[in-house]
Amino acid sequence: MKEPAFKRAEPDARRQSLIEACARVLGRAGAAGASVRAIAQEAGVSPGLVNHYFDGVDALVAAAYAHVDGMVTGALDKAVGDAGPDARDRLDAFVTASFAPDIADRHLLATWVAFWGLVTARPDIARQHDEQYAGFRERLEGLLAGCGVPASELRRAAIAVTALVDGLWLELCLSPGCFAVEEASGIARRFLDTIVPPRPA
Amino acid sequence: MKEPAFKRAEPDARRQSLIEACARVLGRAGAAGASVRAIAQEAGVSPGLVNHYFDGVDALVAAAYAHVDGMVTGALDKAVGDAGPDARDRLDAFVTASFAPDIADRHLLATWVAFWGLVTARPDIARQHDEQYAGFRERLEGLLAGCGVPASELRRAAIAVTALVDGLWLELCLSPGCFAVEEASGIARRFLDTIVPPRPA
DNA sequence: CAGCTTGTTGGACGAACGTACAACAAAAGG
DNA sequence: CCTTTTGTTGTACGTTCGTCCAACAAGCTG
Repeated sequence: MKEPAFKRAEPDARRQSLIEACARVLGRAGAAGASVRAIAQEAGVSPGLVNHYFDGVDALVAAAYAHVDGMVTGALDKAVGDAGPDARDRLDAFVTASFAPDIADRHLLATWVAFWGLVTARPDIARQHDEQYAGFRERLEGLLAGCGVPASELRRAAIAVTALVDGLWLELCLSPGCFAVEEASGIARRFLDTIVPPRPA
Repeated sequence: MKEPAFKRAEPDARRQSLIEACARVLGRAGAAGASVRAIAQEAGVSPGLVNHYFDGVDALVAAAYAHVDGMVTGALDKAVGDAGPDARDRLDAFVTASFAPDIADRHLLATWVAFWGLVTARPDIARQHDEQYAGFRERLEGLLAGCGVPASELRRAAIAVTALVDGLWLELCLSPGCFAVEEASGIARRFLDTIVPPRPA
């Protein structure tokens, strides 16, 4: 008749639930409100568990960033997969999906910003950023290569497109009323036209 | 014979010194280390003064953001002024100056990130961002118009260039080793070539 | 059912935080 | 030189933070 006071969970599942709770708190209250206690309460567990699974809040924020980055990557890959076989269509789908409402979202940005705030002071987190940023460009380089961008320009093109998409995405999150999602997509597509050779008739 | 225990200052001067101290602390320790006490110590005053001049740390961070934004704007304007009379030269100077080592600096980014972290949760700060972002685009629109960009495309062009510059600037701060300042300038200039009509021979 | 493992709890602890305020002293005015 | 003004100090207060750990209990094993 007695309800169990708590339920045990697979370590990975519990870790995951803490990561998601952290992302939610960051989205709601920002980095200032992301305390051990607030995150634990959001996850419905006791405060002690956070330190049991992570070495402090910073590590949890880093994990949340990796998780959100993985989610975004998954969404972009799905968009590319749904776009069909044409290389340019796939490239367009990749950049357009970056501005979808659930990606260019202020609450998601909060996790990014909290993570960026750690890059300045923590070398290990700076390295993590380098890696995930490189991963994003690498993915983009593949799509650009499929569109016929010559290998010698691939690196520069990927840096440029990433910067434009990131910049549009950032302002879309920070000032949602300034310009529309469609404008962002249009700007990005037009930029791609100047980089990618025209498709054969 | 007795040294004065402290010196009075003009309210504006004191405010300014607190703002600069705040920016330094943010650059050194990030948003997490920007406490009232740390900022006061950095400015060489007692903790009570911070609350005497600002309504909490958030307001001080917002003021620091406005101050840094003003400094950047000043540096860009100076670069434009030094560029000579040719409109395209002035535009190039504007974007190139955005990547100068003292502008694309990790310590400056820290102030930006701290400010962005407040945008999510505080509507008044979101409004401040809207205004300063609009100011930046307006400045850019003027330069683009001088280069012959038609008025109908001015808005879109300014959003696009701002996004590209911001994106390059952001990654230059976060991952300084990934690409060089000259690459960023080159990418931006090449992008401008696709937006600005070619200059008359 | 008993015993063991270990995920989980919840509170204690010291440190650091933001805030408020009475006292102080520097500078200005008479 | 005395008075007034007010920028500045320093501290005290209550709160919240991160950390730690002994005790507890859920779920597996035998």
